[in-house]
Amino acid sequence: MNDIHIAMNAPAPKPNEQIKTAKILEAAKHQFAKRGFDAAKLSEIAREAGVAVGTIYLRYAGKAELLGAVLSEMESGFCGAMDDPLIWSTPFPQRFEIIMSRVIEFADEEESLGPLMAMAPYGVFDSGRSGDKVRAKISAHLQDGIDKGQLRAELDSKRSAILAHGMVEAAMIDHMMNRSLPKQQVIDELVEASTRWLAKF
Amino acid sequence: MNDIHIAMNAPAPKPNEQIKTAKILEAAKHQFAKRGFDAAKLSEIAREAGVAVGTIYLRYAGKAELLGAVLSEMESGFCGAMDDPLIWSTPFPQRFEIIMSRVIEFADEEESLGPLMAMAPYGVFDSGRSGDKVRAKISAHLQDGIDKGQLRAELDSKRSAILAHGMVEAAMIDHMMNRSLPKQQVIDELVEASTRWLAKF
Amino acid sequence: MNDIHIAMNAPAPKPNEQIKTAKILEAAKHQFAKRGFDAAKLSEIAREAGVAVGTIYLRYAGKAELLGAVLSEMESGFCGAMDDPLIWSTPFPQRFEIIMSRVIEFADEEESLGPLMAMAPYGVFDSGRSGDKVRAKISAHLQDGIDKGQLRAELDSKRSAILAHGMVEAAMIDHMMNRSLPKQQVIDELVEASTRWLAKF
Amino acid sequence: MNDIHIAMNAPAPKPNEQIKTAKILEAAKHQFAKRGFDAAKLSEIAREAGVAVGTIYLRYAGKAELLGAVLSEMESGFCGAMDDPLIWSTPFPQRFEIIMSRVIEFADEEESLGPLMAMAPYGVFDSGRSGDKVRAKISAHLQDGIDKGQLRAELDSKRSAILAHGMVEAAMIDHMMNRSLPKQQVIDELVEASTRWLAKF
DNA sequence: AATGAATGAGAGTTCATTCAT
DNA sequence: GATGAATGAACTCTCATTCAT
Repeated sequence: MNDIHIAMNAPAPKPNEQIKTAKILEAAKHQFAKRGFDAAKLSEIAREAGVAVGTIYLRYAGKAELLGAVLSEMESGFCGAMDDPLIWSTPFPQRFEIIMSRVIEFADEEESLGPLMAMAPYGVFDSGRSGDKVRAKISAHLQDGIDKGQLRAELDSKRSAILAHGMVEAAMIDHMMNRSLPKQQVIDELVEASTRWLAKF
Repeated sequence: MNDIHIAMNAPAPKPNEQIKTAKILEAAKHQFAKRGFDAAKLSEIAREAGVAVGTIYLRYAGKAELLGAVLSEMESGFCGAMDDPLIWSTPFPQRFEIIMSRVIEFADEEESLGPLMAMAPYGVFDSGRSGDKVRAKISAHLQDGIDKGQLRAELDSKRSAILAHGMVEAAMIDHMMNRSLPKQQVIDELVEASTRWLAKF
Repeated sequence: MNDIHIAMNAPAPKPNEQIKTAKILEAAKHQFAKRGFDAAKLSEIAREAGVAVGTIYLRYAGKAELLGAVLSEMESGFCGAMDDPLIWSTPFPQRFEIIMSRVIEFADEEESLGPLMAMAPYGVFDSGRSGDKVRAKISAHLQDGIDKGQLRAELDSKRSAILAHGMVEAAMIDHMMNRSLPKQQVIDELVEASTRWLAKF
Repeated sequence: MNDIHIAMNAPAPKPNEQIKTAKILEAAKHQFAKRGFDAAKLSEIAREAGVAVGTIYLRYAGKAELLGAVLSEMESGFCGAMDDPLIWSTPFPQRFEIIMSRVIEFADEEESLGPLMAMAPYGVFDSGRSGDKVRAKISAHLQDGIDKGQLRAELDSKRSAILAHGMVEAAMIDHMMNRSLPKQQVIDELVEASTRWLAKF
């Protein structure tokens, strides 16, 4: 009875198929991050996801495509977080504060993020380096700040996004691997650097 | 006799052993950069170096140690370039100009650099992430600037080196992979960002 | 009701079940001939037949049994063609002419025949090499000719059937794969060889 | 001492490398014949040959190439046997007697022959169906007989070789699988059929 | 010191077969 | 009866590492 009640109120009982897909992606993310692309074993990913190896192949053409799906999902999650209306409505340089907080927050929750981001740019994929979506999102925010007169007019938003992405990524990786500084200090550092570099005065 | 005669006339008769080591490192650098750590084959490295596979094992304990040697050599080369007295005697922010020029120059000559730098931080080694030597060198320059009152006194040279390293690396990778901007503009970008962020006023 | 009505008007209302069986056999013949036993995939056969993989298993215990059914059906078809009363009533050596025409005709219509015949003798089945039914039919015709005094009395019809089968099969395979000679010439060759070898004078 | 003596008189002490190659070919022939191409396992071939799997790959690019080598060697052996000057100097139809004896002899020694010959025509190879060399050799003998006026002038040696090859192969396969007739009788059958079909009068 | 043939563990991938729906 | 997602055993092939020469 209770079960039925819950089931009826539940958002829409995920079909078994989607649950498995999610579990596979989760396990893949974990293993790729833990071992690296080559050292990660499909058999281990399958075991961790609670499915058979063959089941992975029903969804992805191979190991590389699986990594692609993982990276894509991760980027989407991150870019989604950057689309919060709250962020867009906050003026620079305060917006830096929010963005950097979210970034470090994300890094804290997703301990897999760093290794995966670093894994992305080379090799496996021909079509578009991973991180492109993230850089595009950063670029959009910067352009918004330029247009609104909150960031320096002479900036090239696309180029600055590349550098900023590198700077933030370095901070994330250091944070995830060393935890040498309290979260807030890392954020402060990034905000101050960004503000001095990018903001008007 | 004949051999000796030739040897005596030669400029500085590198023992055959050292020549082979150099060739192995060169080939390893090329292959690791081209294929990535796992996809690089020792047999191919040996072929390119003109030695037998077994010869590599006379010098390095295995594949991982070979990569370690490659990275170490590359870092040493880069750090050496940062030790030019000319650099140390130039005041900030002009020193940024020289450093960034050298960096981009290095990236141009060593097309293997980017992939290798990205390869370094994770996995293979327990003992110290690669890039540490580079970051230490950057940190030393920053501290020098701080001490001389040319950079902002409140900066933490070690932390700033991390962020700066990430920013510069991003620029290098983009430059090596896309060449979307003339070399000088890339340098200018980096100099301007560094100056605004780090220099006094 | 509606279904029944339609069914009653249909020419000879093959139950849906039999139609599917026929489609499966057809698809299996095609795929086995095209790819060979091992390379043929049940999933592809199912797709081509327009059924689900599981449906095949409702009719055949497995892949091997499916091949058995295909071969058996093919042999039956061929043997049936050899039972035309017209053939039995024609005296040798004219009967060779008709038989060889039918054989080559069959090879033309059933391009799958050759590969399948060659696939049959080894491996898959313990129970009786494929081709046995065909050889038995040839043997019966030869014995008929011997009994009627049209073929050499000292022949062993069973043994001769083996050799004749090999000879004809070679001609069929060559015809199907090379088409190096017009159909009629292939027939003439076979007729002449058979006549000289088997017929009286 | 003795060893040295033997070694010096020996035809040329097969290098270890060639011995292994021979063992691999032998094992491959056995396994391919026993199981068929697909069911034969490289691991089993390696085990039987007393080498590691990787060793096979030092010599052949893959399973298909290994089969190719086996078939090629087998054909060469057979064709070599057909080049005995004794055969060429014997007139037809006595030459049929010798040839058929050799063929059946070969089949007796090489129990792998039949399955392999049947395996050859389809699939694996694009370049020339296996058996072509054998058919070419038969054709050459037939042409020799025609030229010398011992076989019927109107014969097409190439076409007749195809049919004869099929006939003989059928006899071989039957012999190898059933042993239903003494060797000599099989030979006699083949000789008689060939003679009546191909010889003058 | 140098060689490179040999090794064999281990990976990705495939696909016949099953069974809950 | 029909389905097709799921299974997982078993394959071929690779390549770091070794060691007799």
